[in-house]
Order: sequence, then structure tokens, then C-alpha cells
Amino acid sequence: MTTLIDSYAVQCAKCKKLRYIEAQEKYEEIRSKSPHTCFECKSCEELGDVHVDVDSPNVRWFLDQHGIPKTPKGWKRILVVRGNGEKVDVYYETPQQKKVRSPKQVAKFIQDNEEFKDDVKMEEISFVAPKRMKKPKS
DNA sequence: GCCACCGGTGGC
DNA sequence: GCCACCGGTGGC
Repeated sequence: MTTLIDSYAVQCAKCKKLRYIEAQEKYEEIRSKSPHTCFECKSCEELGDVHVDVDSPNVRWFLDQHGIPKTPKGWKRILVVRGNGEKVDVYYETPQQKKVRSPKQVAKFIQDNEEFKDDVKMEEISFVAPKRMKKPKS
């Protein structure tokens, strides 16, 4: 069974609470601007959405890097959690539903599909994977 | 034959 | 030592 990352949360720069972000697109928007533009809650008074338990048997937590570019229109960024739950593989799906998994393959795709070359730039693609969150050392 | 998935490693 | 990237292959 394939496990995909399909839920996203961000931390408010002010109150430090975590907020779920409904859509991947919205999440990517926030991530692309971070850390230069910090996310803030609409209302810090409201209770946080989630409590991170890195040892939870039900939920896996991965931490994303800042500044990953927004996925180009027509493309999909797919995050597959490996069987052991420790590592995530990043794939992109092209507008033709072809999966690519390295910058080299993206470059080749652009080369082979001249008609799409204006829709995607190498700088808009990042295979940097989120990392499994670990318990902070006490 | 394809491709989802994982292992290994070069480059940092 | 880590991890982005790629090679190889088992299962279909």
C-alpha cells in the first residue's frame, strides 16, 4: 500500500501553534515564501489544530524545508512515504502523467517536449524531501 | 516490459 | 555523516 503525504500544517510565527492548511497549493504558497515571509494565524486566540507526537503510531510527522518552489501549473508533486516510514521520496508528475524523480529527468522532459518548455523551469522543481521528525534531545 | 520501490553512494 | 540522486529489480 502506498502511503502519500496529503496533510499539511504550518507553525504560526507569533504564537507557535500549528495550523492545518487545507490545500496543497496553499501550503506550497506559504512554504515558497518561508522563511522571508512568515506565516501567522488569522487569530492566535484559537486553539491549535494539532499536537505533534513524533512517536505516534497513527500519524507520521515530516518536516519540510523552507523555500521550496511552488509546483508548476499542470504538474503534481507527489510525496511517497517508504515502507519503513522513515524516508520520503519526491516525484513529480508531468502534465502527461509521466512520473519523474530527478532533475536530470526533468531536464530531459523539457528537452523532449519543447511545447511545454515555457510552463516549467528547472528552478521551479525541487526534489528536496521532508525529513522525519525526531524527538528533540532532552 | 514497465514502474514502484528500495539500496547504495558520490559529493558535499 | 547525510542525503539527493540514480541504478537495479521484484512483482505485476
